[in-house]
Amino acid sequence: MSPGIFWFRRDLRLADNPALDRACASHEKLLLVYIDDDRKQPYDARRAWLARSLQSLAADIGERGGTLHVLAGNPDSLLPRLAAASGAEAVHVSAMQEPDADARDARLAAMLARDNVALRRAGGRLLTDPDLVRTRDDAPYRVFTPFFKAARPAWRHRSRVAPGRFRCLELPASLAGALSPIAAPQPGWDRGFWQAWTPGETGARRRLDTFTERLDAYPAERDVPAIDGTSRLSPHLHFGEISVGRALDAARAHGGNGADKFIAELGWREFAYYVLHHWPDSVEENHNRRFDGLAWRHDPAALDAWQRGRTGVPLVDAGMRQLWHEGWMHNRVRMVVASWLTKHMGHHWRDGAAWFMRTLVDADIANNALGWQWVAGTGVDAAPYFRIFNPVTQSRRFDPRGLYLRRWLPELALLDDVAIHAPWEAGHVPRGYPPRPMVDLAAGRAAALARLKSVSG
DNA sequence: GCGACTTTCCG
DNA sequence: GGAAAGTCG
Repeated sequence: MSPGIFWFRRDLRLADNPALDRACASHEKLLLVYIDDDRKQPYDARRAWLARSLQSLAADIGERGGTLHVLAGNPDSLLPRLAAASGAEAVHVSAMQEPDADARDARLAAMLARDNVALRRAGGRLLTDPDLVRTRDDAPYRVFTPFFKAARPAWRHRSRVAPGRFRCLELPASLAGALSPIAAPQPGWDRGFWQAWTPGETGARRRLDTFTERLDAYPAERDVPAIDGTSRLSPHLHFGEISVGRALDAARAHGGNGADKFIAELGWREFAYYVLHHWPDSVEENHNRRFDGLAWRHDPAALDAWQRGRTGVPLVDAGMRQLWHEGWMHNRVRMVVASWLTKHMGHHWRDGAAWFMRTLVDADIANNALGWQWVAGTGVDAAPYFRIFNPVTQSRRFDPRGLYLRRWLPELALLDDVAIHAPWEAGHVPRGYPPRPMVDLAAGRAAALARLKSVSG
Protein backbone atom coordinates (compact mmCIF):
# COMPACT_ATOMS: atom_id res chain seq x y z
CA MET A 1 0.00 0.00 0.00
CA SER A 2 1.33 3.40 -0.88
CA PRO A 3 1.09 6.23 1.60
CA GLY A 4 -1.66 8.80 1.74
CA ILE A 5 -1.95 12.43 2.68
CA PHE A 6 -4.57 13.64 5.13
CA TRP A 7 -5.24 17.34 4.66
CA PHE A 8 -6.88 18.88 7.73
CA ARG A 9 -9.03 21.89 7.00
CA ARG A 10 -12.05 22.85 9.08
CA ASP A 11 -12.23 19.38 10.64
CA LEU A 12 -9.60 19.83 13.35
CA ARG A 13 -10.38 16.65 15.26
CA LEU A 14 -9.47 12.98 15.41
CA ALA A 15 -12.75 11.52 16.71
CA ASP A 16 -15.79 11.07 14.52
CA ASN A 17 -13.92 12.15 11.42
CA PRO A 18 -15.04 9.81 8.61
CA ALA A 19 -12.50 11.16 6.15
CA LEU A 20 -9.67 10.47 8.59
CA ASP A 21 -11.05 7.01 9.31
CA ARG A 22 -11.07 6.29 5.63
CA ALA A 23 -7.52 7.54 5.18
CA CYS A 24 -6.36 5.31 8.03
CA ALA A 25 -8.12 2.32 6.51
CA SER A 26 -6.64 2.97 3.06
CA HIS A 27 -2.98 3.54 3.86
CA GLU A 28 -0.37 2.11 6.14
CA LYS A 29 1.27 5.48 6.47
CA LEU A 30 -0.17 8.95 6.44
CA LEU A 31 1.31 12.38 5.98
CA LEU A 32 -0.76 14.76 8.12
CA VAL A 33 -0.82 18.37 7.01
CA TYR A 34 -2.60 21.64 7.54
CA ILE A 35 -2.06 24.22 4.81
CA ASP A 36 -2.24 27.88 5.72
CA ASP A 37 -3.05 29.80 2.56
CA ASP A 38 -4.30 32.81 4.45
CA ARG A 39 -1.07 34.67 5.21
CA LYS A 40 -2.00 37.77 3.29
CA GLN A 41 -5.33 38.23 5.03
CA PRO A 42 -5.52 40.69 7.89
CA TYR A 43 -5.14 38.88 11.18
CA ASP A 44 -8.65 38.32 12.50
CA ALA A 45 -10.22 36.64 15.52
CA ARG A 46 -10.59 33.27 13.78
CA ARG A 47 -6.90 33.21 13.08
CA ALA A 48 -6.09 33.61 16.76
CA TRP A 49 -8.38 30.64 17.44
CA LEU A 50 -6.86 28.64 14.60
CA ALA A 51 -3.35 29.08 15.99
CA ARG A 52 -4.44 27.50 19.29
CA SER A 53 -6.62 24.85 17.74
CA LEU A 54 -3.73 23.63 15.61
CA GLN A 55 -1.47 23.48 18.66
CA SER A 56 -4.07 21.34 20.37
CA LEU A 57 -4.46 19.06 17.37
CA ALA A 58 -0.69 18.73 17.01
CA ALA A 59 -0.44 17.76 20.68
CA ASP A 60 -3.20 15.14 20.30
CA ILE A 61 -1.45 13.70 17.28
CA GLY A 62 1.89 13.83 19.08
CA GLU A 63 0.46 11.73 21.91
CA ARG A 64 -0.21 9.06 19.33
CA GLY A 65 3.35 9.23 18.13
CA GLY A 66 2.58 11.21 15.00
CA THR A 67 3.30 14.66 13.66
CA LEU A 68 1.08 17.37 12.21
CA HIS A 69 2.90 19.50 9.67
CA VAL A 70 1.64 23.07 9.39
CA LEU A 71 2.68 24.48 6.04
CA ALA A 72 2.27 27.92 4.53
CA GLY A 73 1.47 28.30 0.88
CA ASN A 74 -0.99 27.57 -1.87
CA PRO A 75 -2.55 24.09 -1.72
CA ASP A 76 -2.67 24.00 -5.51
CA SER A 77 1.12 23.92 -5.64
CA LEU A 78 1.94 22.33 -2.28
CA LEU A 79 -0.25 19.24 -2.58
CA PRO A 80 1.19 18.02 -5.90
CA ARG A 81 4.67 18.55 -4.51
CA LEU A 82 3.79 16.71 -1.29
CA ALA A 83 2.30 13.82 -3.22
CA ALA A 84 5.25 13.54 -5.56
CA ALA A 85 7.85 13.74 -2.81
CA SER A 86 6.11 11.27 -0.51
CA GLY A 87 4.82 8.87 -3.15
CA ALA A 88 1.25 9.34 -1.91
CA GLU A 89 -1.51 8.11 -4.17
CA ALA A 90 -4.36 9.99 -2.53
CA VAL A 91 -5.17 13.15 -0.62
CA HIS A 92 -8.02 12.72 1.87
CA VAL A 93 -10.24 15.58 3.04
CA SER A 94 -13.54 16.26 4.72
CA ALA A 95 -16.04 17.96 2.44
CA MET A 96 -16.33 21.69 3.11
CA GLN A 97 -19.91 22.06 1.86
CA GLU A 98 -19.45 25.73 0.98
CA PRO A 99 -19.84 26.75 -2.67
CA ASP A 100 -16.46 28.44 -3.16
CA ALA A 101 -14.50 25.79 -1.30
CA ASP A 102 -16.28 22.96 -3.12
CA ALA A 103 -15.56 24.54 -6.50
CA ARG A 104 -11.95 24.84 -5.50
CA ASP A 105 -11.85 21.17 -4.53
CA ALA A 106 -13.22 20.21 -7.92
CA ARG A 107 -10.44 22.13 -9.67
CA LEU A 108 -7.84 20.67 -7.34
CA ALA A 109 -9.12 17.13 -7.94
CA ALA A 110 -8.77 17.58 -11.68
CA MET A 111 -5.27 18.92 -11.27
CA LEU A 112 -4.12 16.10 -8.98
CA ALA A 113 -5.66 13.52 -11.28
CA ARG A 114 -3.14 14.47 -13.94
CA ASP A 115 -0.44 13.16 -11.59
CA ASN A 116 -2.52 10.06 -10.84
CA VAL A 117 -3.29 11.31 -7.34
CA ALA A 118 -6.88 11.07 -6.10
CA LEU A 119 -8.62 13.71 -3.99
CA ARG A 120 -10.92 11.67 -1.78
CA ARG A 121 -13.70 13.49 0.06
CA ALA A 122 -15.77 12.03 2.86
CA GLY A 123 -17.84 13.27 5.76
CA GLY A 124 -18.65 16.93 5.89
CA ARG A 125 -20.00 19.66 8.09
CA LEU A 126 -23.72 19.02 7.79
CA LEU A 127 -26.52 16.61 8.67
CA THR A 128 -28.48 17.53 5.55
CA ASP A 129 -27.52 17.01 1.92
CA PRO A 130 -28.72 20.32 0.48
CA ASP A 131 -29.64 18.73 -2.85
CA LEU A 132 -31.93 16.14 -1.31
CA VAL A 133 -34.32 18.46 0.52
CA ARG A 134 -36.85 20.14 -1.77
CA THR A 135 -40.44 21.38 -1.70
CA ARG A 136 -43.40 19.57 -3.24
CA ASP A 137 -42.78 21.68 -6.35
CA ASP A 138 -39.17 20.49 -6.45
CA ALA A 139 -37.75 23.89 -5.47
CA PRO A 140 -35.38 24.74 -2.61
CA TYR A 141 -37.07 25.90 0.59
CA ARG A 142 -37.09 29.59 1.43
CA VAL A 143 -38.69 29.22 4.83
CA PHE A 144 -37.08 27.65 7.89
CA THR A 145 -39.94 25.68 9.42
CA PRO A 146 -40.95 23.61 6.39
CA PHE A 147 -37.25 23.07 5.63
CA PHE A 148 -36.66 21.81 9.15
CA LYS A 149 -39.68 19.50 9.05
CA ALA A 150 -38.48 18.03 5.79
CA ALA A 151 -34.80 17.74 6.70
CA ARG A 152 -34.86 16.56 10.29
CA PRO A 153 -36.39 13.08 9.84
CA ALA A 154 -33.40 12.10 7.72
CA TRP A 155 -30.83 13.15 10.32
CA ARG A 156 -29.06 10.16 11.65
CA HIS A 157 -25.67 9.79 13.05
CA ARG A 158 -23.51 7.26 14.76
CA SER A 159 -20.51 8.84 16.39
CA ARG A 160 -17.24 7.15 15.70
CA VAL A 161 -14.33 6.99 18.07
CA ALA A 162 -10.92 8.27 17.11
CA PRO A 163 -9.02 6.01 14.73
CA GLY A 164 -7.15 3.46 16.81
CA ARG A 165 -3.73 3.82 15.36
CA PHE A 166 -2.07 5.54 12.49
CA ARG A 167 1.51 5.66 11.45
CA CYS A 168 2.84 8.93 10.22
CA LEU A 169 5.24 9.80 7.47
CA GLU A 170 7.83 12.44 8.09
CA LEU A 171 7.69 15.49 5.91
CA PRO A 172 9.83 15.09 2.76
CA ALA A 173 12.96 17.19 3.15
CA SER A 174 12.22 19.14 -0.02
CA LEU A 175 9.11 20.61 1.65
CA ALA A 176 10.78 21.60 4.89
CA GLY A 177 10.99 25.20 3.72
CA ALA A 178 7.19 25.45 3.73
CA LEU A 179 6.90 24.58 7.43
CA SER A 180 5.50 27.57 9.25
CA PRO A 181 3.40 27.49 12.39
CA ILE A 182 0.71 30.12 12.79
CA ALA A 183 1.77 32.84 15.18
CA ALA A 184 -0.35 34.29 17.96
CA PRO A 185 -1.46 37.88 17.35
CA GLN A 186 0.74 40.73 18.47
CA PRO A 187 0.69 42.33 20.91
CA GLY A 188 -1.64 39.81 22.46
CA TRP A 189 -5.00 41.44 21.76
CA ASP A 190 -6.58 38.01 22.04
CA ARG A 191 -5.79 37.77 25.76
CA GLY A 192 -9.44 38.13 26.73
CA PHE A 193 -10.50 35.30 24.45
CA TRP A 194 -8.89 32.59 26.50
CA GLN A 195 -10.70 33.43 29.69
CA ALA A 196 -13.82 32.37 27.82
CA TRP A 197 -12.58 29.67 25.46
CA THR A 198 -10.47 26.55 25.12
CA PRO A 199 -9.86 25.82 21.43
CA GLY A 200 -9.27 22.24 20.38
CA GLU A 201 -10.98 18.88 20.41
CA THR A 202 -10.75 18.38 24.17
CA GLY A 203 -12.13 21.84 24.89
CA ALA A 204 -14.97 21.22 22.45
CA ARG A 205 -15.86 17.88 24.05
CA ARG A 206 -15.84 19.42 27.52
CA ARG A 207 -18.02 22.25 26.36
CA LEU A 208 -20.56 19.82 24.93
CA ASP A 209 -20.56 17.78 28.13
CA THR A 210 -21.07 20.87 30.28
CA PHE A 211 -23.84 22.10 28.05
CA THR A 212 -25.63 18.75 27.90
CA GLU A 213 -25.79 18.62 31.69
CA ARG A 214 -27.68 21.92 31.67
CA LEU A 215 -29.87 21.23 28.67
CA ASP A 216 -33.10 21.33 30.69
CA ALA A 217 -32.42 24.96 31.59
CA TYR A 218 -31.64 25.88 27.98
CA PRO A 219 -35.12 27.03 26.88
CA ALA A 220 -35.32 29.54 29.73
CA GLU A 221 -31.67 30.61 29.97
CA ARG A 222 -30.63 30.79 26.33
CA ASP A 223 -32.04 34.30 25.94
CA VAL A 224 -30.41 35.80 29.02
CA PRO A 225 -27.05 37.28 28.05
CA ALA A 226 -25.74 37.47 31.61
CA ILE A 227 -26.09 33.70 31.95
CA ASP A 228 -23.86 31.18 30.22
CA GLY A 229 -27.00 29.45 28.96
CA THR A 230 -26.25 28.91 25.27
CA SER A 231 -24.22 26.01 23.98
CA ARG A 232 -21.18 28.14 23.08
CA LEU A 233 -20.32 25.43 20.59
CA SER A 234 -20.25 27.74 17.56
CA PRO A 235 -16.48 28.23 17.22
CA HIS A 236 -15.85 24.55 17.93
CA LEU A 237 -18.32 23.61 15.20
CA HIS A 238 -16.84 26.21 12.85
CA PHE A 239 -13.41 24.62 13.06
CA GLY A 240 -14.78 21.09 13.18
CA GLU A 241 -13.25 20.42 16.59
CA ILE A 242 -16.41 18.48 17.24
CA SER A 243 -18.81 17.05 14.67
CA VAL A 244 -22.32 18.39 14.44
CA GLY A 245 -23.49 14.77 14.54
CA ARG A 246 -21.94 14.32 17.94
CA ALA A 247 -23.76 17.39 19.24
CA LEU A 248 -26.98 15.96 17.81
CA ASP A 249 -26.35 12.60 19.45
CA ALA A 250 -25.69 14.19 22.82
CA ALA A 251 -28.91 16.20 22.66
CA ARG A 252 -30.99 13.22 21.55
CA ALA A 253 -29.57 11.01 24.27
CA HIS A 254 -30.57 13.61 26.84
CA GLY A 255 -33.99 14.31 25.36
CA GLY A 256 -36.68 16.70 26.53
CA ASN A 257 -37.69 20.22 25.64
CA GLY A 258 -34.19 21.62 25.95
CA ALA A 259 -32.91 19.05 23.47
CA ASP A 260 -35.66 19.95 21.01
CA LYS A 261 -34.81 23.63 21.26
CA PHE A 262 -31.12 22.98 20.75
CA ILE A 263 -31.74 20.65 17.81
CA ALA A 264 -33.77 23.44 16.22
CA GLU A 265 -30.70 25.67 16.55
CA LEU A 266 -28.66 23.02 14.77
CA GLY A 267 -31.46 23.16 12.20
CA TRP A 268 -30.83 26.87 11.67
CA ARG A 269 -27.18 26.12 11.04
CA GLU A 270 -28.22 23.50 8.47
CA PHE A 271 -30.62 25.99 6.90
CA ALA A 272 -27.89 28.64 6.62
CA TYR A 273 -25.63 26.25 4.69
CA TYR A 274 -28.62 25.13 2.62
CA VAL A 275 -29.47 28.71 1.63
CA LEU A 276 -25.83 29.43 0.83
CA HIS A 277 -25.71 26.31 -1.34
CA HIS A 278 -28.77 27.26 -3.36
CA TRP A 279 -28.19 31.03 -3.41
CA PRO A 280 -24.43 31.61 -3.19
CA ASP A 281 -24.94 35.30 -3.97
CA SER A 282 -26.70 35.80 -0.66
CA VAL A 283 -23.33 36.43 0.99
CA GLU A 284 -23.09 39.77 -0.81
CA GLU A 285 -26.51 40.53 -2.27
CA ASN A 286 -29.99 40.97 -0.85
CA HIS A 287 -31.76 37.66 -1.13
CA ASN A 288 -34.91 39.61 -1.82
CA ARG A 289 -33.86 41.92 -4.65
CA ARG A 290 -36.77 44.24 -3.91
CA PHE A 291 -34.54 45.83 -1.29
CA ASP A 292 -31.80 46.69 -3.77
CA GLY A 293 -33.39 50.12 -4.14
CA LEU A 294 -32.92 50.99 -0.46
CA ALA A 295 -30.73 53.98 0.25
CA TRP A 296 -28.24 52.91 2.90
CA ARG A 297 -26.23 55.34 4.92
CA HIS A 298 -22.43 55.47 4.62
CA ASP A 299 -21.08 57.15 7.71
CA PRO A 300 -17.63 55.90 8.74
CA ALA A 301 -17.67 57.79 12.03
CA ALA A 302 -21.03 56.27 12.97
CA LEU A 303 -19.88 52.80 11.95
CA ASP A 304 -16.77 53.29 14.07
CA ALA A 305 -18.88 54.23 17.10
CA TRP A 306 -20.94 51.08 16.64
CA GLN A 307 -17.82 48.92 16.29
CA ARG A 308 -16.23 50.36 19.42
CA GLY A 309 -19.35 50.15 21.54
CA ARG A 310 -19.89 53.89 21.83
CA THR A 311 -23.40 54.31 20.45
CA GLY A 312 -24.81 55.55 23.75
CA VAL A 313 -27.22 52.59 23.92
CA PRO A 314 -26.01 50.38 26.78
CA LEU A 315 -27.12 46.98 25.49
CA VAL A 316 -25.68 47.67 22.04
CA ASP A 317 -22.40 48.92 23.50
CA ALA A 318 -22.13 46.03 25.95
CA GLY A 319 -22.57 43.55 23.11
CA MET A 320 -20.00 45.20 20.88
CA ARG A 321 -17.49 45.26 23.72
CA GLN A 322 -18.11 41.63 24.55
CA LEU A 323 -17.44 40.87 20.89
CA TRP A 324 -14.13 42.72 20.91
CA HIS A 325 -13.04 41.22 24.21
CA GLU A 326 -14.16 37.61 23.85
CA GLY A 327 -14.42 37.21 20.08
CA TRP A 328 -18.03 36.24 20.62
CA MET A 329 -21.40 37.80 21.39
CA HIS A 330 -24.52 36.32 22.90
CA ASN A 331 -27.11 35.55 20.22
CA ARG A 332 -29.86 37.69 21.73
CA VAL A 333 -27.50 40.66 21.73
CA ARG A 334 -26.34 39.94 18.17
CA MET A 335 -29.92 40.51 17.03
CA VAL A 336 -30.14 43.76 18.95
CA VAL A 337 -26.85 45.25 17.70
CA ALA A 338 -27.65 44.15 14.14
CA SER A 339 -31.11 45.71 14.27
CA TRP A 340 -29.61 48.93 15.64
CA LEU A 341 -27.05 49.14 12.83
CA THR A 342 -29.37 48.27 9.96
CA LYS A 343 -32.56 49.96 11.14
CA HIS A 344 -31.86 52.87 13.49
CA MET A 345 -28.49 53.75 11.97
CA GLY A 346 -29.55 52.84 8.44
CA HIS A 347 -26.31 51.07 7.50
CA HIS A 348 -26.17 48.24 4.99
CA TRP A 349 -26.15 44.79 6.61
CA ARG A 350 -22.89 44.12 4.74
CA ASP A 351 -21.14 46.67 6.99
CA GLY A 352 -22.15 44.69 10.04
CA ALA A 353 -21.50 41.32 8.43
CA ALA A 354 -17.95 42.37 7.53
CA TRP A 355 -17.21 43.46 11.11
CA PHE A 356 -18.58 40.20 12.49
CA MET A 357 -16.45 38.20 10.05
CA ARG A 358 -13.37 39.97 11.33
CA THR A 359 -14.09 39.91 15.05
CA LEU A 360 -16.01 36.68 15.78
CA VAL A 361 -14.11 33.50 16.54
CA ASP A 362 -17.13 31.58 15.23
CA ALA A 363 -17.53 33.66 12.04
CA ASP A 364 -19.06 31.39 9.47
CA ILE A 365 -19.98 32.63 6.00
CA ALA A 366 -23.29 30.80 5.89
CA ASN A 367 -24.53 31.62 9.39
CA ASN A 368 -23.33 35.21 9.20
CA ALA A 369 -25.03 36.00 5.90
CA LEU A 370 -28.28 34.34 6.94
CA GLY A 371 -28.34 36.08 10.30
CA TRP A 372 -27.65 39.57 8.96
CA GLN A 373 -30.16 39.27 6.15
CA TRP A 374 -32.72 37.92 8.59
CA VAL A 375 -32.34 40.93 10.87
CA ALA A 376 -32.20 43.39 7.97
CA GLY A 377 -35.37 41.81 6.58
CA THR A 378 -33.81 41.27 3.16
CA GLY A 379 -33.34 37.53 3.45
CA VAL A 380 -35.16 34.24 3.18
CA ASP A 381 -38.05 33.30 5.44
CA ALA A 382 -40.97 35.55 6.26
CA ALA A 383 -39.55 39.05 6.17
CA PRO A 384 -41.54 41.27 8.51
CA TYR A 385 -39.51 44.36 7.75
CA PHE A 386 -41.47 46.31 10.31
CA ARG A 387 -39.78 44.28 13.02
CA ILE A 388 -37.38 46.68 14.61
CA PHE A 389 -35.87 45.82 17.98
CA ASN A 390 -36.10 48.40 20.73
CA PRO A 391 -32.74 48.00 22.47
CA VAL A 392 -34.01 49.41 25.77
CA THR A 393 -37.05 47.13 25.86
CA GLN A 394 -34.81 44.17 25.05
CA SER A 395 -32.37 45.22 27.75
CA ARG A 396 -35.06 45.48 30.43
CA ARG A 397 -36.64 42.20 29.40
CA PHE A 398 -33.56 40.02 29.11
CA ASP A 399 -31.11 41.70 31.49
CA PRO A 400 -33.46 43.14 34.13
CA ARG A 401 -30.79 43.50 36.82
CA GLY A 402 -28.27 44.98 34.42
CA LEU A 403 -25.75 42.23 35.15
CA TYR A 404 -24.63 41.93 31.53
CA LEU A 405 -24.47 45.71 31.13
CA ARG A 406 -22.33 46.18 34.22
CA ARG A 407 -19.94 43.44 33.19
CA TRP A 408 -19.10 45.16 29.90
CA LEU A 409 -19.73 48.81 30.72
CA PRO A 410 -17.89 49.54 33.97
CA GLU A 411 -18.52 53.28 33.53
CA LEU A 412 -22.24 52.61 34.10
CA ALA A 413 -21.79 50.22 37.01
CA LEU A 414 -23.05 52.63 39.64
CA LEU A 415 -26.38 53.38 37.94
CA ASP A 416 -29.41 51.66 39.44
CA ASP A 417 -31.29 48.81 37.80
CA VAL A 418 -33.79 51.13 36.13
CA ALA A 419 -31.48 53.89 34.91
CA ILE A 420 -28.74 51.64 33.56
CA HIS A 421 -30.80 50.55 30.54
CA ALA A 422 -31.34 54.15 29.37
CA PRO A 423 -29.04 56.49 31.32
CA TRP A 424 -30.02 59.60 29.34
CA GLU A 425 -33.56 59.28 30.68
CA ALA A 426 -32.28 59.57 34.24
CA GLY A 427 -30.60 62.85 33.41
CA HIS A 428 -27.12 62.11 34.72
CA VAL A 429 -24.90 60.09 32.42
CA PRO A 430 -21.52 59.23 33.93
CA ARG A 431 -18.54 61.02 32.44
CA GLY A 432 -16.88 59.13 29.65
CA TYR A 433 -20.09 57.62 28.29
CA PRO A 434 -22.03 59.21 25.38
CA PRO A 435 -24.63 61.58 26.90
CA ARG A 436 -27.40 60.28 24.64
CA PRO A 437 -27.91 57.65 21.93
CA MET A 438 -26.29 58.57 18.62
CA VAL A 439 -29.72 58.11 17.03
CA ASP A 440 -32.92 58.96 18.87
CA LEU A 441 -34.80 55.70 19.41
CA ALA A 442 -38.22 56.89 18.23
CA ALA A 443 -36.90 58.96 15.33
CA GLY A 444 -34.62 56.15 14.17
CA ARG A 445 -37.46 53.67 14.20
CA ALA A 446 -39.74 56.01 12.28
CA ALA A 447 -37.05 56.73 9.70
CA ALA A 448 -36.35 53.02 9.21
CA LEU A 449 -40.04 52.27 8.71
CA ALA A 450 -40.33 55.08 6.19
CA ARG A 451 -37.27 53.85 4.25
CA LEU A 452 -38.53 50.27 4.19
CA LYS A 453 -41.97 51.39 3.13
CA SER A 454 -40.46 53.24 0.19
CA VAL A 455 -39.38 49.97 -1.45
CA SER A 456 -42.42 47.84 -0.57
CA GLY A 457 -45.24 46.85 -2.83
C1' DG B 1 -57.72 28.36 -0.01
C1' DC B 2 -56.33 28.99 4.45
C1' DG B 3 -53.73 28.63 8.60
C1' DA B 4 -49.04 28.71 10.36
C1' DC B 5 -44.91 30.83 10.66
C1' DT B 6 -37.83 31.70 16.36
C1' DT B 7 -36.40 35.58 18.04
C1' DT B 8 -41.58 42.55 17.84
C1' DC B 9 -43.23 46.86 18.79
C1' DC B 10 -46.70 50.23 19.85
C1' DG B 11 -50.86 51.91 21.80
C1' DG C 1 -54.86 43.51 19.02
C1' DG C 2 -53.04 45.12 14.93
C1' DA C 3 -49.56 45.91 11.71
C1' DA C 4 -48.56 42.95 7.38
C1' DA C 5 -45.31 39.52 3.55
C1' DG C 6 -44.62 35.65 1.23
C1' DT C 7 -43.88 30.62 1.41
C1' DC C 8 -45.54 26.10 2.27
C1' DG C 9 -48.52 21.95 2.78
